[in-house]
Formats: sequence, C-alpha cells, structure tokens
Amino acid sequence: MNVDRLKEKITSKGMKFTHQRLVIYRSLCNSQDHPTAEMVYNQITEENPSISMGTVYKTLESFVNAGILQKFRDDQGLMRFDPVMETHSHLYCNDSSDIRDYKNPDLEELLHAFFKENQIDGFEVEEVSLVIKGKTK
Amino acid sequence: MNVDRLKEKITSKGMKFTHQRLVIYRSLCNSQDHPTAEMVYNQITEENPSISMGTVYKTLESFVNAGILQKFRDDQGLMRFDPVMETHSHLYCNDSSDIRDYKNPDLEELLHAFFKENQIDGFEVEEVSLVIKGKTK
DNA sequence: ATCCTAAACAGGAATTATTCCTATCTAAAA
DNA sequence: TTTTAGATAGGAATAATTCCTGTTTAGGAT
Repeated sequence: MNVDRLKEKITSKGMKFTHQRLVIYRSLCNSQDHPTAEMVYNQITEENPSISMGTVYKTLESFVNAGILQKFRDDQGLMRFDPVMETHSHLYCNDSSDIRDYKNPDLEELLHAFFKENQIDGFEVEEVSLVIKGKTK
Repeated sequence: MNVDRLKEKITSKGMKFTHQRLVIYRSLCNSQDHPTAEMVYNQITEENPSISMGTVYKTLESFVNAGILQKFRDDQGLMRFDPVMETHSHLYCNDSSDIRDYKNPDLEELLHAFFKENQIDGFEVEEVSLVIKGKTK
C-alpha cells in the first residue's frame, strides 16, 4: 500500500495524519504475524529511533477505536494487532507462537445458521469467533 | 463435593494432598465464574489468612499441569481457571466481565465434521473452541 | 510412632506488559 | 501566519504474574 492510500485510510476515520501513524500503520499492513506493540516498536525503531513505546501503544489503540485495526489477546496474554478487519478466525500453532489467518465463508454461514436455530437461554449472541489450535505441517 | 472426593481428585493425579490444595480446589469447584487467581485468593483468604498469593498461583498451575483444571485468558488478559474439563465454549458478556459456560454436543459435532471435510492447507487442527460474545438478556 | 526427604509453602522481591502523566510539539483549520 | 486541540517523547506508575529463599510438611521408609 502506498503512502497516499495509507494516509487516506487514516484521515478517512477523522484522525490527524502524522508521521508516527503512517509508520505504525504501514508496519502492520506489511506484516502477516499479528504483531504485538513491542514487535511493531522493534520493527520501526531502526528507521525511526525517536518514536516512543508509549506512542506505539497509544496509536495502536487509536486505530482500534477508529476501526482501522482489530486487536485480540494471544495465549500468553499479549495484545495482538491485526489490519484485517473482515470476520476471520485464527490458527494458533501449538509448537510456536505463530498465528495465521483463517477465513472461510462457509464456516461463518454454518455458525450463523446454528446460533439462529439454537438460541441460548438468557443470552443474545452478537459475535462468534473461533480459536483453532493445532500443528503447522 | 465432599473432602474425600476432593482429596481423591487431587491424589489420583499423583499430587500430595495439602490443606492449601484442598481449599483452592474446593473454591474452584464451588464457583461458576471462572475465577482469576486473585478471585480465588480473595475467596479463601478470610478463612485461610496464611495462604499466600504465590501459593495460589503455583497451585492453580499445578492443577492445570495435572489435568484437574483448565485455564484460558479472558479479554483483559487475565488468566481464568475452570474445573470443567470436558470440551465446552464460553459466553462473554459485553456489558460485564461475566463468563458463562456453553456446552452443545451438536455444535461440537458440526465443527468436527466441518474441519474433517475442510482440511486446512499446511495445518493440522487439534482443538477448536468458540469465543461467543454478546449480551445477557 | 518416629525419621527422613522431596516437595510444598510463605513472604517478599523481581519482572514485564501496559497505562498514566506532563511538558513540548505539530497538523491543519482559521 | 497564527492558533490550538490533539499528538508525542520520555519516564514514572501500575498490576498480573513469576521467581527466589529459607522454612515447613506430607507421606513413605524405618
């Protein structure tokens, strides 16, 4: 994604466009590994040594609030950030800390139909996601 | 569950039976709210003021290793402990930090069949669980 | 029943992800 | 160009969890 499109993404949500936000958002868009705040910091810090850890945290949180990123917790309790906004599941590798994306519309359809059919007493389902654990082959 | 059955549960896994383990395991068996280590500590500390926080953490971890408890992370990154060992899902209330159990054999069957049918390239599924978010009605 | 030892415990220090605080700076509207 | 609300840097504070060490104890052996 080029700078203009990154800028457009950021400003379209009413956020000021800053160098820090560009760098942090670009880092996420270029990564496939659902990085933690610290991973983002390590990735950008060589080219941008003046960007502080606090800014990374605050910026990631702002992106989540603006609807540009999703966040979730991994097994170790670390917050992970994900630029893919569509509904999808994650594959957790039991042998490493790898987390891959898994998207399957059939599965979503299946689950949607299931919970429409099987109402839960005293609970209104709003969002269902899967935690899939296993081994990379 | 009476003391003898609690003791049997603990010793059958090759663990020494101690007062601390009894109290901590009993607290979990009597709770429905998937408590954190701190919640367990608060629950037992009035009757057992000499049990330390470190012991609560270490004991819960030992139970998990022995296969007496399950653990998982909630949205806030807190470790939650669960005496229900069978496969089941959790309902996360969006308005509070409540987490309820949800068990449905049909759903498990459905998911099992789905992943048998839909192999994932380069990944071998070992365990699937659901994160269900919504509102308590 | 007593002794012995590996394991468990209490208490507190250390670690670490994350949040908070505040003085300074800057994007972008006027 | 000026103005100012919001963004940032840097570091202190917080909080869940782990680690460390000296003491105690469960339960098998004597």
